Amino acid sequence: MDGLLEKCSCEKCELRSSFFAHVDPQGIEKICRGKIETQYKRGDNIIQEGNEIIDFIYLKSGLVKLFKITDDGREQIINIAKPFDFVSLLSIFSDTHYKYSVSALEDSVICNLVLSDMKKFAEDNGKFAFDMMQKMSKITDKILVQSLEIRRRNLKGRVAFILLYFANDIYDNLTIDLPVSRKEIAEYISMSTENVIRTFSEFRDDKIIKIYGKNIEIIDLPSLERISKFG
Amino acid sequence: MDGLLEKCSCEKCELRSSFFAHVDPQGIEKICRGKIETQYKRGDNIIQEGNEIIDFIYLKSGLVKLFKITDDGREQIINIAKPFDFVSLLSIFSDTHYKYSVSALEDSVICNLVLSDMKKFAEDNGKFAFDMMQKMSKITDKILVQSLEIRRRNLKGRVAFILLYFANDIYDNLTIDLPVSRKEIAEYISMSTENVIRTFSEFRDDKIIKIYGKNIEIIDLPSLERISKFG
DNA sequence: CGCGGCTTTGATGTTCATCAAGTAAAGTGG
DNA sequence: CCACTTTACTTGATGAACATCAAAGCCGCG
Repeated sequence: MDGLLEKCSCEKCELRSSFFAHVDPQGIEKICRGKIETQYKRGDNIIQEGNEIIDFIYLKSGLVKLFKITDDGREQIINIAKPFDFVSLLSIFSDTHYKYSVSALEDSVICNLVLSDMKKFAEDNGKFAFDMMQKMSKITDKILVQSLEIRRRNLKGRVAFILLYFANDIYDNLTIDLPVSRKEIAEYISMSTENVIRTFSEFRDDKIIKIYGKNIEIIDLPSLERISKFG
Repeated sequence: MDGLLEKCSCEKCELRSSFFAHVDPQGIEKICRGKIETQYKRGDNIIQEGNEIIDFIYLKSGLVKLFKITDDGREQIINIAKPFDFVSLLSIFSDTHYKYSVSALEDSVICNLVLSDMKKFAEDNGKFAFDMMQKMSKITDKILVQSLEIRRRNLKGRVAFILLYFANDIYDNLTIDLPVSRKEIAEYISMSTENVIRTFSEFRDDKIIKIYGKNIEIIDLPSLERISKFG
């Protein structure tokens, strides 16, 4: 479950140039010292919905999914996050408890910073707070827009949309090694597993994609984009 | 379209105690001087998707809707905002152009502040930036959760959900004077207008609500809540 | 008073979830 | 490493949910 704890080398951390651009070296040093890096294996739970928010967490490597458990006990996937898409940002400053869960889709490394330190830094340093706000705004905005996009599409449009999402946003490649099961895709786009599979098969028969298990190759991008746009 | 411009009395503005809690009187005074209040009539357009973001805008009185125009030319309603739910907050600090439109559902008063002033204040004053971030986070979080909630429900569940939203969040009353048409409700919950109306009629026949045109009275709250939860 | 948009209901066909049944793949314990 | 169990995947059949088309009444507004 919880992997080895160890200190990481913050010197080459990507956050330095973006997030901490306006924090002085001593500040970064202080945050860095309080930091814990944790290793997670594929499938491990990282954040549990309802738990208290005590750390400021970000993904250093790997891939994770954010999801909620609905009243009838099913999972609803909110987003898939790559490294440095801050996973604990959604409600971190406006809530005391997590409103969603996070688990690892691939082996992942999580960096835990001390939340109260971050809060203090934000309050003492407007530029830092502003940078953080911008980053936060960008991420939540992206997630919201995606949710709206999914909502207004029909089955085929949703499947096409999510394939393009993996190809463009997650892997930047027309060949995708799906990090999720068909069931999880269904949970992402709010459709039934069977119909996701059926749509995959249909796209395959129409020569839009090639399917080799979890590996999917987009061979007719224009068609897929048209379906995503207009169903 | 654009109403009378006039200076407002900032002394009793609600923002003073929440948003500007950590801005000194001189700062507030400065922001206040650069401010323009605008009157809008029901139906007026306030923000146009694609326009440049030049002001920091908030709703002082009235009711507005946030919406997007989809590729096939239809409206998709994102949220309905009450006074002091900041309408221009979604992408204001992470984008240069609006990604959605805003129009008035009731006669409304909008307060335009100078965006660059606000940015400067945020950068110079961490506590203010932090307060802003918190408020922003709360609002976008609420909108996102609502979108996810809508997405996972079926027709009846969505209609029940949106009625409860009006009753609880917008009017705080079991009797609602709908500020929107049936068509707009359909655009909000991503369903067809006819089926929204049909569901209204069904709820009426099942003695869950009473309908007098745009006035709706919830007479069986537990049933409506149950439908919202489990369809 | 007449026009256009909003509301309502019915009829029809499409889209979608669910059930069922079988195959493939992946994990588990001996 | 193999038998066993479980989970993931796939297709078909069926009925329920939903969009769309059509028609009529209503309402507000010029």
